[in-house]
Amino acid sequence: MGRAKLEIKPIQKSTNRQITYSKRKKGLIKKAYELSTLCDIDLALLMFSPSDRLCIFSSETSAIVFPDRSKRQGIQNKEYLLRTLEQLKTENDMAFQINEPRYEAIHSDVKVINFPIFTELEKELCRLQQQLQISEEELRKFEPDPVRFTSMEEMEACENHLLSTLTRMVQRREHLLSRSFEAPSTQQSIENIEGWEPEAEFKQARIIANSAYASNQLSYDLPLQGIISNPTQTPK
Amino acid sequence: MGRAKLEIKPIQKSTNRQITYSKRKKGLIKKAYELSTLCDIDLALLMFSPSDRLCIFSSETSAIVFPDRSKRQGIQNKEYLLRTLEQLKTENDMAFQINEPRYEAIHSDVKVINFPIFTELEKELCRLQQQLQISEEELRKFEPDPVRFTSMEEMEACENHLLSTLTRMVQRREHLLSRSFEAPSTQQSIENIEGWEPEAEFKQARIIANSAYASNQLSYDLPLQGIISNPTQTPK
DNA sequence: ATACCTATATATAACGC
DNA sequence: TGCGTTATATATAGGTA
Repeated sequence: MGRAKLEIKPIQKSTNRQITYSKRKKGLIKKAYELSTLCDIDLALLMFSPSDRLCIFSSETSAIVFPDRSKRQGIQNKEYLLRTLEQLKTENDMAFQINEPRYEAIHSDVKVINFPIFTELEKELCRLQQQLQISEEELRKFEPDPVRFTSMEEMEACENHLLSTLTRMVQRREHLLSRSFEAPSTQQSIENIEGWEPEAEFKQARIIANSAYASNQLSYDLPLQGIISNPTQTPK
Repeated sequence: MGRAKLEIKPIQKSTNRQITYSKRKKGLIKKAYELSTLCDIDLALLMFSPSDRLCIFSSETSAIVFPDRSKRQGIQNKEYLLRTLEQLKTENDMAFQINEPRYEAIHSDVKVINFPIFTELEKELCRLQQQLQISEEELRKFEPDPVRFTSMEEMEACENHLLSTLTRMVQRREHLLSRSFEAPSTQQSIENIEGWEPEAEFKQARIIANSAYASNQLSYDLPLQGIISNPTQTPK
């Protein structure tokens, strides 16, 4: 479709190939979207651009595994893949026996398995794990698990920590009390007491954490050169 | 395209839906084939038919889907996935330290694409979030966030909490010191000292506190359901 | 379901910016 | 890369077999 009929074979000129990719990718995703909507089905479309950028469309969900073209020669890898596949097969067979026999295609069609790119979810998982660890460590400073204690110094440090916090608390309260006496309202909320600065930084952190969930896109591109790198950057 | 323009929304009549699926599937696969050929790229297309049959097109070796709709939830690969993620994380960190985070350097042979909505990961995320909140709440008992404070009573409770913990700590240490003098070994590990009883009472208190928080959890809930739902998909 | 038909809706190749 | 334009090629809705 176009001014001229195009033969279906690899386009030699790389610029043309890139242009065709962009245009047809768009069309293909649109069609995929339409089909999945019209027929209310799960559908996933994955491709690597000529510049090896991954593009995903998914109507729903799920994890998908896909082979990496440039890396299919490694024997070591093949063995790994086969092992993984075997594992998956087993797991799938279990599901197969329990449920209805609909997933034969999974067995017969699949030959290579592939590996994950870090999605937002994964990043968030890591972030949470780290934060949890930090938080628990912090907690341990106050209330150490006796079993984990290894030295008297640690114990003393903990005591000091508790003591200094306690001191700070008392000072804080006294500060508040003196303010309260100046302003007569007994039911006055603490936030409104003068000289009491809400720690904005804390709130900010929470907002950032939550915004990580906001993304829920129909389709998206991911750069392959690194999980760490910015997804919106252009490939070289 | 056809005699009449069709609105892109789920087709109600199941026979029509099935017919449309067949026709459009064919077209979609053709387009997928053309794109992958013209641009010489790896591409995979996966879908479940209205009758839940899996259909795969792949320009290369193939791909795998872990189904996610309610009917297909037999596969138990959480462990596998988490392990894999851990592995990838490690490798990625290494690659990052050594050199630029090029994808090839990260994992030897495989790419895994992991859809953001993957159920098991999501559950894990949810669990972590809860745990983090619990932990932070616990932490606040020792060192409260001023903004959240609403009453003087809470402050006093916090002080008492700190004080009692401190007292317990000091007693504990003195207990240990006296034991140490009786037993001459200076390098003796604390865990092995006789008469060292983990204070069950205290742990119990913590559990109670946490469960109380957990039942209050709803108001603090993070918008996790945003991850699950697809905004373009009409709810059934 | 599958094949063919036909009128119409869409996709897109080649071009310019 | 991205965005229009336009002439043409394809896809497909709604039929029928």
